[in-house]
Amino acid sequence: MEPLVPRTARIALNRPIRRLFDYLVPDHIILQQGQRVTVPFGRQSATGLVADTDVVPPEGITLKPVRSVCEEWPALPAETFRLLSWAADYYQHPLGECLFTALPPALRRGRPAVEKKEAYWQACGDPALLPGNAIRQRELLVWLQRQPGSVSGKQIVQAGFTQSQVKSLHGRELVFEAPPPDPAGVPQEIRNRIPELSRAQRDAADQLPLPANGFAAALLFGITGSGKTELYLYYLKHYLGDRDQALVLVPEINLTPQTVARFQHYFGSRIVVWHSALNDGERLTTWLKVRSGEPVIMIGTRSAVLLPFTGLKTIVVDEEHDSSYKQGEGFRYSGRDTAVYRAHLNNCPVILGSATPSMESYYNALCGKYSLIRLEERAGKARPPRIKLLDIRSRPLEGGLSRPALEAINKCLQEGQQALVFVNRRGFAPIMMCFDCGHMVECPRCDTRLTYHRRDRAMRCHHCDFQTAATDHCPKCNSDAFKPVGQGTERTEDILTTQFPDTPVVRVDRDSTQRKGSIQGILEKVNSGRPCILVGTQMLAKGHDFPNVTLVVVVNADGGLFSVDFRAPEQLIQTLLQVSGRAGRGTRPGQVLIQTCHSDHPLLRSLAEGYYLPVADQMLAEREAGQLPPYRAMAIFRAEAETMEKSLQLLDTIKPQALSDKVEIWGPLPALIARRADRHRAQLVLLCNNRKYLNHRLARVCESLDQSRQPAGLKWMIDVDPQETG
DNA sequence: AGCACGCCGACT
DNA sequence: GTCGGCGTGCTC
Repeated sequence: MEPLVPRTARIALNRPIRRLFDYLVPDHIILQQGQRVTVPFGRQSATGLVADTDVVPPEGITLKPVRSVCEEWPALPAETFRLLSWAADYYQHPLGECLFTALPPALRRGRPAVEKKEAYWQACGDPALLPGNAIRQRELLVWLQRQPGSVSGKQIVQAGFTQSQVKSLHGRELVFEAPPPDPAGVPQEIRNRIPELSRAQRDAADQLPLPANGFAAALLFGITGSGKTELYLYYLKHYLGDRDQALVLVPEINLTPQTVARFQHYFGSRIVVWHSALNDGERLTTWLKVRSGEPVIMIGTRSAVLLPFTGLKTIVVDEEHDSSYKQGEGFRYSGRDTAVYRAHLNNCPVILGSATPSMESYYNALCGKYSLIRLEERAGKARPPRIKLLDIRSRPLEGGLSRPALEAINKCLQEGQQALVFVNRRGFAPIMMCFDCGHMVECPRCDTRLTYHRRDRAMRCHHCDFQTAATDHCPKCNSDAFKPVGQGTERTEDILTTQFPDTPVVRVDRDSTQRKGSIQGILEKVNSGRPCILVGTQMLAKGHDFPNVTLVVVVNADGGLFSVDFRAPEQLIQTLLQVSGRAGRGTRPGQVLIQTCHSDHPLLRSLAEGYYLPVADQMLAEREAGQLPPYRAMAIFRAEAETMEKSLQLLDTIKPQALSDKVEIWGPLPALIARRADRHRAQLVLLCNNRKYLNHRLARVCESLDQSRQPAGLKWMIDVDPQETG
C-alpha cells in the first residue's frame, strides 16, 4: 500500500512575480498541466494555471487547497505550454504573465470558457401597439417583420438599431426569442480558384518547405510586387490539409480589411483574424475555435503566435523584418522568433517572407539554418523603379525640397500621374528656434525638443503627452526672429500646396488619419486616379498600394546613416526600399529620388543600384566587424528612476554579476533620450558569443535582483534581442 | 499586480 | 481625537 502523500500542484498566477505558488489538491480533483483553476491568494481569490503537479513544496509553508477547477480540459495544451515556458525563460519574463498572455481577457478574469450563445429574434406583434414616441422601436419591428427568418442581435446592431431597442420590444412582447435560422437557407459560400502563378512564382513555390516534411525554416526573399501573397495563397491551398490549421503572421498595419478579404476570397469562413481591435467577446470566440482544433487559417498580429492551436501544420511570417514583431514593453517577445521556435516544437514548416529581410534572418539563411528562396521578378507588367540619389549639399531648398525634385514632381503631374513625398517626421517642424538668443523650445518632462504643429498652433512632445500653445515670439527673449527649423509633413504639405496650387495635396500621417476609417477615404480618393501629391510618413510606406504613383521623393535619407543605434542603417534601407516600392506598381515604370547630403555613402550608392541583397551583405559585414547581432547575442538591462544616479547605481551593482570573460558589457550609460516623462533612464548592454550562456547569466542576475529590495520608484527590466538600443 | 498594515498631516 | 495619504511587504 502506498503511503498517503497529500497531492500538490504548482500554480502560475497573472502577477509580475518570478515565482509560482504551491497548493494542495483536494481528493475529488484531478489536475494536469495547463488547466485553469481558482485558488485563494492572500485574502483574495485568483485565477491560475497549473504549471506542475505533485511537487515538493518549500518547507515551513502551510499550503492552501485549490478552490476549484475552471474546466476539465487544459486551457493551454502541452505544445502551447512548452512554447510559453520557453519564451518565459528566453526573454526572462515571469512565467505567470507569459502564460496569461495566451488567454483571452475573459478567461484571464476567470470567466467560463463558453461562448455566449447569441440570441435570435423574430417579430410577433403589431407595430401599431407601440406608443407614438417609440419611433426607432417601430422602425425596428417593421424591419424585423420584413426579414425572412430570425435575426441575430449582431445583425440588428449592424442594421443600425440597438440592443436596448430589442429589449424594449421584448418587454412589450412584440418580439420573441427564436431558434437560429435554418442553415440550409444560408447561401453556400463561394471559394474561388487560386490565380495562376507566373513561372518565377511557380519556381519559388516548388522550393517551399511542406507540412508533410516536418520542421524546416525558409526565408522567402521576394521583391516588392513579386506577388508573395499569391504564393502564400497557393501554398495554403495546395499543401494545407482540409482538417489542418495554419497561422499567417502580419504586422498590425498590414492587417487591413482588404488583406483579409483577399484571403476570404479563396478560403471563405476558414479565415479568422486576431489583432488589437477585437473586443473581448470576439477574442473568446476565436480563441475557442483555435483551441478546439477547428481547421482555421489564422491571420493575426504578433500575439497570434501564442494562441492554443492544436492542429497547426504551417506558419507564415509576412514582412518578417518588421520591427513591430518585437513587443516593446512588458513581455518583450519577438513574434517572428517565437514563430520559428513554435514551428520547431511543433515539427512543422515556417516561411519568413520579406522584400527586405532582417539581418538576423538573412544571416540564418547564409549559414544554411534557413533555406533561401528568391523571387526577384515583378508579377504582371510592372517594372522595378529607378532609384536616383540627389545630393543636396549645396542646393537651395524650398520647404526641404530641391529644385530638381520640384521639377520632377511637376513633370510627373503634367503627365497626369501621381507623386508621393516621404518625410520621416510629422508636424510642421521638429525645432522652433530663436535666431537672436539661440533658445530652442524643449519639453519640460523629457530631454527632447517640442515639435511645432502649425495647424493646431501647438508645441508637442513626441515622446510624452506634453503640449502647449505655440507662440510667435521667443518665449525667452521675446524676439520675433523665432523660426521653425527642419522639415515635417505639414511644412512639406504647405510648400507643395503653394508650388502646385491646382493639384490636390493629401497628407497621410498619424495626425491626419486619427479619425477611424479616414485612411480608407484618403486611399479611395487617391486611387480614383486623378493627379495628386501624397505627403506622408512611414504610414505611406507600408501595406497600401497606389497604382497611379510613378514618382517617389524622399525628403531626407540621412537620419539613419550616422545614428548611435546599430540597427538604424538597416531600418533606413528597408524603409527606403519599401517606400520606393510604392512607385510604379501599375503598368508605368516608377522613379525614386532620394535627397541626401551623403550621396557617396556606400550603403546609399549600393541601394541606388536597386538590389537589396548586396546592401544586406554590406550591412552584415559591418555587423560582423563590430561583433554585433546576429554575430553575437545581445541583451539590455534597462533602469529608470526619478534620478539618473539611482538608475546608474542599480546597473553598477548588476555589472559585476553579469561580467565574465565570455560576456562583453557596455555601460552603464544614460539612454539616448535620458529623461522621458520625468523618468531618468539608463542601460547596460550585454553581448555574448553563446546565447545559452548569456541566458544563464541573465537568469542569475534576475534572481539576485528579485531577492534584494530595490529603492522605491526604481524600475528595472530586461530586454533580450532588443530592437532599440538607443 | 492587489491588498493590508502602518505611521504622519489636515479636518469635523 | 479620526480620516486618509501612499511607502513597504506579502501572497503558497
